Amino acid sequence: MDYRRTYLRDLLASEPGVEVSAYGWVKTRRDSKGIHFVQINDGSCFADLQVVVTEGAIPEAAMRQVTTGACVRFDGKLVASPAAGQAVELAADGLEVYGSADPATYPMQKKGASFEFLREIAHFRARGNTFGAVFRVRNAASDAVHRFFQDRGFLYIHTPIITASDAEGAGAMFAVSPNLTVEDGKYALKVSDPADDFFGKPAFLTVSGQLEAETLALAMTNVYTFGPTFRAENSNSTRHLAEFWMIEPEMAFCDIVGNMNLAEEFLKDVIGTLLDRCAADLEFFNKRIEPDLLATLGHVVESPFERMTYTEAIRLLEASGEPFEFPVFWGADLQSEHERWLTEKKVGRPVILTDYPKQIKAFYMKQNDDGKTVRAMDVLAPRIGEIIGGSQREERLDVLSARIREMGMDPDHYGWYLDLRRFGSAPHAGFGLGFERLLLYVTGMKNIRDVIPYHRAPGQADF
RNA sequence: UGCCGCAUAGCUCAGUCGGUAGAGCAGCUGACUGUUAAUCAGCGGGUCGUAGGUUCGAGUCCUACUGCGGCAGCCA
Repeated sequence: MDYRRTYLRDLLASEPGVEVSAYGWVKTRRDSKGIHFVQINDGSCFADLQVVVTEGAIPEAAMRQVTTGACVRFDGKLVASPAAGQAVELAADGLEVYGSADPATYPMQKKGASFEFLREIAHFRARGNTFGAVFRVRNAASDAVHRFFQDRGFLYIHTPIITASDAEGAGAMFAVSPNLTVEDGKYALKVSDPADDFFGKPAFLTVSGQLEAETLALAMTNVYTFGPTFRAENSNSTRHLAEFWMIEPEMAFCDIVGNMNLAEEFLKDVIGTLLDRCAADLEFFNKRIEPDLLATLGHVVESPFERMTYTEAIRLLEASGEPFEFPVFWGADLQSEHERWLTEKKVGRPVILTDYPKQIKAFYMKQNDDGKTVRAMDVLAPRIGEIIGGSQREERLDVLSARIREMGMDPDHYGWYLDLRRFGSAPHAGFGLGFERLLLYVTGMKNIRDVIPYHRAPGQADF
């Protein structure tokens, strides 16, 4: 057997008349007197191939093993289909059953199942319509991300997954070192001599590659990461994972406006690519998952994103007359209900908010001259809230050092990061984008656990 | 982590006022010459999440626990 065989996607696009072999897993079968219809799928496309077996073409004893879930190969001739529903079908005269599947106990059924149930049988759910489509879109989106950056001269870099950098403030971290103790949220080695520890210092799984990406940007101009990221918060929502994939571009000679431009261009490019490349899958999502999906995505690609400052957003929220549960005032972090009102009710498409109060943002963001705000930018999207968080970085050594001390952090822990501002500093900017949140947006799926093959969340590390 | 909700057949659910467990789908058997969520007829399928409690009697009421889900917080 050679991996270079033909995919069902290619068979379905072929002209009738050729002898072919079709490999796949049985989705469903229907029987009439003297004729069997079998639908098989190999994951290469949304559509199934209809295999037609007329009486006598294949021994009935063998056909008995052709049940939902079985893995098979049918040989025969590709013919024009006389019935509606498909252009071509396979008139089969040969069958190989690689793996049968007892219909009485195989958990996937011909009929739809709840996403909650499918999460319990995640090892099979990719064989169904919805998750096949999700994972094809996930693949195409990954490819689109790389193409977008590569086409623009960005270098793909790999930042460490194990890191000792623990104070970026992005979130709680998973400890890697076996010799750690925790006191008041601070980690310390419990061995008396650090040399007895593998790393000689507390080490964790990364919550962001940004700080390291900055060092590469200040050498190679435009770079990006696309890799796994870990957050240990006890967070239980439809928008959070303990292990997710994050995309982090970082650009030298770029300010917050350039950063916003890139973020908008990026989202439009990736979504546009998916509309083109995954049309059948997105049509399915539009039909079964999120009714206005295609219209919304088309609108996003064609219209400029709304841009406003945090201060303007606060004014709009204050003037909205909405009975918000959480109070709106300058200096407050925006709550989900506020983001939702802005993106869904006020604007109706993605919104980029900038210039947040420095108190609610990270230490590395560039301070504005007003002394109160920083050049942060968040892209908020209808349905899912924050999809991108980024900023222009503080490139001035004195300002950054002062800010680190002001926030009670130890400048000694940021030696190499401050060195960047000490030697050859440059204006630079970047952002982080949660890949699964992007997938939620483009597929219309509601739970982030359903856009990754095997999700990790508090209490959930199955498979 | 907090609040709310749910847990009954393989799946999705109903189960009235506390009185011996139901449906649809799936599966199985059969019928039908082209189906495509096929259709039609029949059959099998249950420790009602776990442990206590109230009661003559608990799927149903009470308590705890476990699991799952939604929302919120946290965040990308």
